[in-house]
Amino acid sequence: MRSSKYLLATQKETPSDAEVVSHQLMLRAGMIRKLASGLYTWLPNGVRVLHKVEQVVREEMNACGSIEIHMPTVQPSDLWQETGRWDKFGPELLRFQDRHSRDFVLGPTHEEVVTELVRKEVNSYKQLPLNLYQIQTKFRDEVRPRFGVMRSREFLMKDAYSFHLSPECLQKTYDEMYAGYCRIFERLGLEYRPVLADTGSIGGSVSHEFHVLAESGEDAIVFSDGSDYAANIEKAETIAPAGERPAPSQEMQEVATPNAKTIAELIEQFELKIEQTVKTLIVKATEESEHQLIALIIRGDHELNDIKAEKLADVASPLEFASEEEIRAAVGAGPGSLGPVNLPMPVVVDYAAAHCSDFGAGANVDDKHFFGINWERDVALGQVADLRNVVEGDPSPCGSGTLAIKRGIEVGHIFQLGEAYAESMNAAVLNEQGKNQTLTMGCYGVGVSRIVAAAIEQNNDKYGITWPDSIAPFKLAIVPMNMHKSHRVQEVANKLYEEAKERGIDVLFDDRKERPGVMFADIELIGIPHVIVIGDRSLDKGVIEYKNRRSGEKIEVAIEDIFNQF
RNA sequence: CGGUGAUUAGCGCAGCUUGGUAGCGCAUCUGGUUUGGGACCAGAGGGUCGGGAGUUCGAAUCUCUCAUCACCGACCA
Repeated sequence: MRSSKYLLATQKETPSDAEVVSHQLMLRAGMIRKLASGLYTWLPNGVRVLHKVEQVVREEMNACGSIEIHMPTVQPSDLWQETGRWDKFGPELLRFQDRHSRDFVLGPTHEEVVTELVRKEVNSYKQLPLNLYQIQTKFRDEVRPRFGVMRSREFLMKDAYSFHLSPECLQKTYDEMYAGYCRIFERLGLEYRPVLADTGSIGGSVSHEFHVLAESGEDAIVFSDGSDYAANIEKAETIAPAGERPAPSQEMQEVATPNAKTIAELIEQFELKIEQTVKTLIVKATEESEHQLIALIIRGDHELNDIKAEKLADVASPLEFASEEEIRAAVGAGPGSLGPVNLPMPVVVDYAAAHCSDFGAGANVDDKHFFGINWERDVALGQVADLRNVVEGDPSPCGSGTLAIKRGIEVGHIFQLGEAYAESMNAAVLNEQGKNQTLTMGCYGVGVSRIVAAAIEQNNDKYGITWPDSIAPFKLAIVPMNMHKSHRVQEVANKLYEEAKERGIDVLFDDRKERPGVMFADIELIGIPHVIVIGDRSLDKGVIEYKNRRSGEKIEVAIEDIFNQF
């Protein structure tokens, strides 16, 4: 490609609304432009990278025995009614009507459509297992799109779905896909980790996420230093503290605390360690429950894990906090003065909070706290459960090592779905005994457009992007110095450009009539990994210059040796 | 959905307090000079100041309203 015939679209200035480095560089390097909130046009530099990521994913999916198909983005609502997700999915699901007033959705995922396909096309156990994938645009009406294509509303995703008659068969495919995912991220040159994950609204039992490690990641992931254990913080379990709860040493007393509405204010004003306080969070109960509200109690220095909380039998899912009015109506005090003692509702206590003695908490009377509270003596303990996020230094739930926390960008997610979708959609085949048997499913996603952003988060420097060869928009740049003045430079540059094309190398020939500084800056910004510089200065010595973008290494080589350099 | 802030040339911004026919930098175009790290000189084009309504002799500027965008929070395969 000649840059004079190309849309380079680079920018010198960083747009003010781009926060993370990948977003800034994608705009500056002429990869994307925003059309509207969460919607991006991919420019030539971006499309080239996107296609390369796509191609790696496609090759590895094919190697896993998955077969490519292509399903519509627009999906009829009745399929979503069948699985119940028409009601369960929130406003994230974009719904609209066609000219006949029939309901449709813009597909955020394709379980319904693929199951509809398979229930019609597959009738016999002899056709199984079957693994289908597509690389396709998805739409999710995100509440808050941000960070460019990292969390956009429209995005490109590879999604695969496998169909089986037994959990063992599903497990086998799941393991193959797991290995295939590892190969994908290795080939893409990313530093990544597979971690145990929650299955979320997709449902199912076993699930792993693949995370690219980056400071800007939106997920917290947890590692053990004593084993391979790694999990999303949503999923990572805490274990009950070892040993007996310390015996009470204080009497419970009521204390006036007019200026302490938060734990932070409480420990600042009184002689109290944060580990000796508890927070009381009031959430709504399920409609079936005999109570309207439930109290969740965690230690003052801990954070509630929403996912763990909403898995409790009586807690409404999605988790919903009670409003201040509801709390006042039930307790008679505001949210700043709540505690387990004399609380007129069921209480679920986190393991760590249940292990506290002589602790402080609200008295359920405005501006009053109790100090020196002890479970069983002063208040019944009730149900004890895992309610909190793990923190750095917690013992690993696998039994060996302690936990560390890092940030990650979720770029892949695999699930064992089981029979849920197949059952609600009546997807079954005849088994060897000639009996109808419901299918067991797995599903496997890769965020293709998100990978592009994630790769930049891991591969950049002060000059721009430092692509790994596997996904760079161009592998090679030819940068001539003052070509329009020097016939010799022009001749060599053209010859090398033609040779690169013959060799099948993705090459960008910067034939613009620009000053050298401009060309160098653009080539570095868009991150082309290998650069040939041709100028009279080196031609006088019978050589040309090779530069490596990532290492910064510069060497002079004979013209005929140049293609051996990379 | 709540809080905060923004919207003036392609991009980044000033002007608004104190109303008087709209400016800077970058980018673009033309001519010239220059050419190994985002050059210089001269000139040019480009704006119904987010939309609507109001106050006023007169509104980018004051008031109301709507829209869009961003950040924080809530939310989220």
